[in-house]
Amino acid sequence: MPELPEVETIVRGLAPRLKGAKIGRIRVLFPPLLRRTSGPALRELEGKRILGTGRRGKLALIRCEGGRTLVFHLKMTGQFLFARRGALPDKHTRLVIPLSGTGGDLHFRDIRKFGFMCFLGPASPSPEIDGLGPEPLGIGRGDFAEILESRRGAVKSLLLDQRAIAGIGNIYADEMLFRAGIHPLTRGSSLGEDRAKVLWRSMRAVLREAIARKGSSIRDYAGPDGEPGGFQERHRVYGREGEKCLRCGSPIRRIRVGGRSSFFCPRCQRPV
DNA sequence: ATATGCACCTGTGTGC
DNA sequence: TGCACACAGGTGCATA
Repeated sequence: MPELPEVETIVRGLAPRLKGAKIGRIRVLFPPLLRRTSGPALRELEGKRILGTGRRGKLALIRCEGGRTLVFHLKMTGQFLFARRGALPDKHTRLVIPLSGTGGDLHFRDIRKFGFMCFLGPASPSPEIDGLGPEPLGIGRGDFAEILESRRGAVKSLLLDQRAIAGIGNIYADEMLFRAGIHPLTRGSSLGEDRAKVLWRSMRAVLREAIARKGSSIRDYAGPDGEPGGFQERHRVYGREGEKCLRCGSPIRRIRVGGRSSFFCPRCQRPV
């Protein structure tokens, strides 16, 4: 479900209520949630305070006392919800973190069970984090152009490759390619300096606007307070197959790129 | 290196 | 409270 703008919205929404709260006895309702964890025992967290939240790529981070960090990947359907203390978790809730000092519990739900959580100690290695490419809102034009230049595959696949750039998913890849006027199958190495620069600008513009609008809610995404995003109203190609391009009127097309649905305007995004 | 297809799961929408 | 199938904001792996 969530890409960078959604995860950013989520961790920002979590911060005010999590910051300073003390962690109680964590309940893991779906043990495979921890399948990627080899760090210190979760019990160590009991009684520790939460210092704040953060994000790296699509990973949501909850930073705790003692250099301990909870790392969540929400994959397609993961979400956080604030619940009343002791509220009965529903069938899709995989983890309950009681928060003393706030009078409530934090629930992690995940319908499809793809998501995972890692528990990192002060010096725990984290392949999930270390393997990520640079942040799209942190990388400069030049470095971005170099990444594009180094790849012979479809630029759409490159944008989705988290080791190349971290945080972009299917919606935002399509949206930034449309705004840059680039066909999703264009080879990274054939873009050239000028179009690399245009894509860099489009990437920043799309992600920034999406964050400002609190992400895209097209099926079931909502923030921890249940607030949906509004960026879906601004989608110009994603999910619009057959509808008119808002710029030129041509019907939006859908093709498969790297196994993912890819929406584009055949006239505004000409193949090279 | 790059591409493809499947696997991991559950739910929803569509067409028959 | 029919049934089959396609598809979904994401990876990870095995195979060409």
